[in-house]
Amino acid sequence: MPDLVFDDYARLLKALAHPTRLRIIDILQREEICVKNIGDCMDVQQANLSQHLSVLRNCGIVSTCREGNRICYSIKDQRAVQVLDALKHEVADIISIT
Amino acid sequence: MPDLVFDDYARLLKALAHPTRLRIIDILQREEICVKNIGDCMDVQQANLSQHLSVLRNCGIVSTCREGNRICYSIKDQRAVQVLDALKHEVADIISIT
DNA sequence: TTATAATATATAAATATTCGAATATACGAA
DNA sequence: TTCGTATATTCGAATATTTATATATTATAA
Repeated sequence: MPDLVFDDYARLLKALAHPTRLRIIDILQREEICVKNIGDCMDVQQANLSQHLSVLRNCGIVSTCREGNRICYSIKDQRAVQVLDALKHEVADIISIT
Repeated sequence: MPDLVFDDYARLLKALAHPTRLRIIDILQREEICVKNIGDCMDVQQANLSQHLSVLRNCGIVSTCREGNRICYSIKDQRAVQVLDALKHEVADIISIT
């Protein structure tokens, strides 16, 4: 595996590695939705939410489309969803029977 | 989904979100291996490698066992491997036929 | 046109991450 | 014990991330 690949993977994970941004992915995974509605789902200030959305946008994880007054966000790089799914898997505890 | 879950997910992703650490996971996924041999696989200084290993250890992603002189590392939280697998998936380009 | 709602951006302070250099620890061999 | 090899830790400087505050932009409504 060439170095560059891991650089890319790390960039993507870094963009995802924040509770607020993971929550955004979790919401977008279910439905395309505008910023206002995302904000209603969680306890974050408007500017801060916008900042987190821009991290996801700049990394190519989400894309946007304007609908009149509003901006709708949707997931563009499905790997983000797959990463979140992987995280949701139960951690198997290894039980040693003595 | 409660907040705490996303905090946890973010902690794990943050620990993974570095090219060197992802590369370590990629190696450990194939075989349990000691630090020296990990270092031989990549261009990183000893101290720095040790620092990255400690990030993975502190987050519970890997575990260690001593074998005489050497310390063997192995993967403890399989979600790390699953996250890496998710990253490896091709990004599907949406081609619009006009 | 002006006002208002939805969203984004700029700036700055606080905090966290990264990495190299130096040093410490643990083990086996002599 | 002393030496050499493998590994970890500490510290400090450089850099990046996070967040709040203030301000800007864009579209609709009045």
